[in-house]
Amino acid sequence: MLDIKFIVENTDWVKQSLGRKGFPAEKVDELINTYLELNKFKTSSQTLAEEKNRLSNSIKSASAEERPAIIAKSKEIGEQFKAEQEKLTKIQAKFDDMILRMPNYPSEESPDGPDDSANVVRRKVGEIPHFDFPIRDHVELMEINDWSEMERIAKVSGARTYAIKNDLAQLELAIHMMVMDKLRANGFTLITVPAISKEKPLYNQGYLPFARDEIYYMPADDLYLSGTAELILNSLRADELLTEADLPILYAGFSPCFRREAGAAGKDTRGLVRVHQFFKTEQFVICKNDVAESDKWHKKLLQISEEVLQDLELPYQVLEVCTGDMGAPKYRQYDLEAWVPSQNCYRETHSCSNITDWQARRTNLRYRENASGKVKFCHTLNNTGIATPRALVPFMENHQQADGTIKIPAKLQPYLGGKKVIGKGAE
RNA sequence: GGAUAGAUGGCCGAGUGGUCGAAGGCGCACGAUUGGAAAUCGUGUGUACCUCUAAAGGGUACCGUGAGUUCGAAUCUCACUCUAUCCGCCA
Repeated sequence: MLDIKFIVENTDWVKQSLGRKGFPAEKVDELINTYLELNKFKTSSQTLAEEKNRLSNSIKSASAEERPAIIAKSKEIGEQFKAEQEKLTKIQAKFDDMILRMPNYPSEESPDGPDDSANVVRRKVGEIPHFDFPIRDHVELMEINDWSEMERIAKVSGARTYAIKNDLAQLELAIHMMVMDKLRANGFTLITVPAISKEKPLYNQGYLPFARDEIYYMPADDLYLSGTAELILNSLRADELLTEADLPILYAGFSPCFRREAGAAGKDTRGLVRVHQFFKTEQFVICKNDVAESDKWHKKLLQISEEVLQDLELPYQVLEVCTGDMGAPKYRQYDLEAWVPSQNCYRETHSCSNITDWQARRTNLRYRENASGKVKFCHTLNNTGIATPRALVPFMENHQQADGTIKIPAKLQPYLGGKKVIGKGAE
């Protein structure tokens, strides 16, 4: 959410900034007009409330003869007030809806562009492997190693689900353990959270009102299935007034994640790339309201996830996401993409975002600043720690050998009982 | 699922129709005291919004959420949410 007073005072700048995300300038004018109208009604209804309060307060000191007249007058004002209040509620709802749909301002440093074609590769790390044998894709590798039950689970749970077993199942959990250890070493609080959410946190996060189609909803209980632990962690401290000493708050959240993938029909239907339910270890930061500070954490989160890919010995590229491809909440976004040999391209494994105070305003997540004593909105940031099974795709494919076995990187071996290779040929 | 109790400021906690934005305490800030600190004493200390302004000021709302009764609600009524405890069920 944006600060309406800032919009009123810096309208031209706001139009220009949001325009970089493709947000129409007319909607900014519309918002301001609604705000001015809203204030008119606030003023008029407050004047009535003031009059009503004054009359009510005068009753106890009024004489018995005076009372009936005052009560009658007060009732009359009360009716007017009620009518005014109803109009106010309507305009307030309209204004709330409009401002909830305003995207965050993008960073000056984010590249401009209409869609993902304008994203910029900032760097490539690691050598793309060259195989001297015909490579297998991850589905074939799972089949020859007896690592999955893809066809059977589709009968049980439907399309875009997965069941993996044996060493690959252990590998999935081992990778999460490795990432959690890294995050704890960086000062993060390990926290496992539900995948069930009420509706308000979805607005707080900025998922609603934008993408209702993407979310599983359980009408019997009026609850949603969370697409990421970010949703839960962002609202965990909602409505609290923190002290500056509480910050930064660093969470390493682990949870199952659920996505309907409504807009991805026909995309990535094979294997483990895009499934309805997966596990994610999420990095989430709450810090002070200072772009220099949140930018520092943004870089830190990026560095941690780069280290994760390096520890997994996967070649990757760092993508700076352009203004048009960024989600509404984001100020600045980097994606990490790992090399997938069978597709001969990089595929996204991590998404690292600085949300500045946009989420915190919706969430009412605040702290009192030491020096000024003022209450300020926090900044929030999030990044993938690791998400599986998707990360297993580049992992299996990059580390495959001619016999179909998979090499285990040194950093991961302690989490797999010291195994250096997994797969049928290794047993 | 059934029963009971509860939800008040940064925190704890008093408050059953007007004098309550709300006692008291803790915490925090400033001052006194001290060589310095602790202790003690004094003063101050909610949030959001509207209006006005150079500043001050004036006003409205907020005691879990939403509705209702009343001239007037933290206080009365109803619904809901959440928390605690007991019973039942269960990984």
